[in-house]
Amino acid sequence: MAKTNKNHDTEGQILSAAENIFQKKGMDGARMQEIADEAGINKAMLHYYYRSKQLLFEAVFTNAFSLLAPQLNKILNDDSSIEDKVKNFTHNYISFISKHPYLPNFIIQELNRNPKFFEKIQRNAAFPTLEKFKNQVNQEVEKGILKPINGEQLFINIISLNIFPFVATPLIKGFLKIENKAFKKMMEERKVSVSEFIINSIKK
Amino acid sequence: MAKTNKNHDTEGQILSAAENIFQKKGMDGARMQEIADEAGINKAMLHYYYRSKQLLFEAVFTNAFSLLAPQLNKILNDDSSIEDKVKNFTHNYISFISKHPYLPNFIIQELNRNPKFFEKIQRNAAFPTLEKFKNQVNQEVEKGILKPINGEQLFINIISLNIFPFVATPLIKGFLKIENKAFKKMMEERKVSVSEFIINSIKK
DNA sequence: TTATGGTTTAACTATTTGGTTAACAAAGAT
DNA sequence: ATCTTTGTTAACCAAATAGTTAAACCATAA
Repeated sequence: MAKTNKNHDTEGQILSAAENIFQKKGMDGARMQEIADEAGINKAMLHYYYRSKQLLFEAVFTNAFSLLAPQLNKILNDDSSIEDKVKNFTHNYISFISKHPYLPNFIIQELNRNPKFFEKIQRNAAFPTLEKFKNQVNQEVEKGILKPINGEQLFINIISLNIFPFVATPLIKGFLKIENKAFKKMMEERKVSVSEFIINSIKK
Repeated sequence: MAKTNKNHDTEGQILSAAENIFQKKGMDGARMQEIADEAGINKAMLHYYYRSKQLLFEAVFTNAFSLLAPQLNKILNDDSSIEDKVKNFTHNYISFISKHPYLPNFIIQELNRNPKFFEKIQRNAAFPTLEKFKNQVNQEVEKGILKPINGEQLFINIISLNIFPFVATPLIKGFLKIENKAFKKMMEERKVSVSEFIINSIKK
């Protein structure tokens, strides 16, 4: 029995508006009324479909995380060499985030506010694991392809170089005294320069 | 005329309590009453000394920024080689942040919430500039000490590698499945491994 | 001693905000 | 047609919260 009655995907419109507002303002800064206005829908409907601010927020959060996890999973668990993984991830990730610039900061901020959220997400099927990546790094080090390096530290370095500029955008714009256009150009350059920077460092 | 009357540094106690609360919860998440409780001081005093939540927040924010700016200035404007700068900055910065773990996230978060804050801070005397650093990178590239690299991108890489793990601590703990103790150990290792990682990449 | 002026407190206010409710609308089932 | 279920709305409520106020407090100077 399909969800009929009137209802032009009200539930979806609410979620979409909630994504906009929550990702820009966070749980504490967001207002239910503002989300309702953004959706052009009566505020009571937010509670009708999602019960509470907390639950609506969690829907947005797990949704956001589900967008990012596959990106990571791909680099961590396919069969290409570390070098190719670094190249692909750097290129793909920066492309992806350029389209969703609020995403990384949103996730990091809300995870800081309530670290217990991680448990809820971890039950997600697509949750990334590091085992394969670590083993692969060790193997390539043994084979003499890579200089000796700890897989976990390399992982931290890769995500730091790729994610940080999008988390700290206003800070970087301020230090470099650049505006949006120049910033985007620099991020475009980073699709290549970051992987070069990493490969230069680890390849024997 | 010294500030006499009773007043056991009430103003300072308020600021200190406000730092704790604002840095953990942000402007939106913090409550004036909670700051008053943390300081053990009547809430009206917060307004007596700082007028409004906004102004108290700004006092905390500029204070926090003034702690970080000199660290950056040092690396950017002393006369040592790029290699030494990277080594010193990495070591000193990670040591410093380990003692103030909420600081980077606080600044980044609030700068995202209100990018205009940067203007207020920029008038600060100790505000870091990149000119000298960029020139120095160019010179060392010309001399053949460093591989060709853009100074601004190198700067982004350095601060990304150093700051990101402290901004995204819960995320990294989650991915690596580690707790506080192991995390601290990894950050301790990074005092050396990050500068090695960078030097390996850029040195000819 | 007492007048002065900065400091402190408890009680209060106005507004914001998450959440509820009761009445109403509309679509499908009977 | 009308009954039932689901969706929608405006008005409302209670709690939270930034900010105010008037009275009390207390150290100092005259």
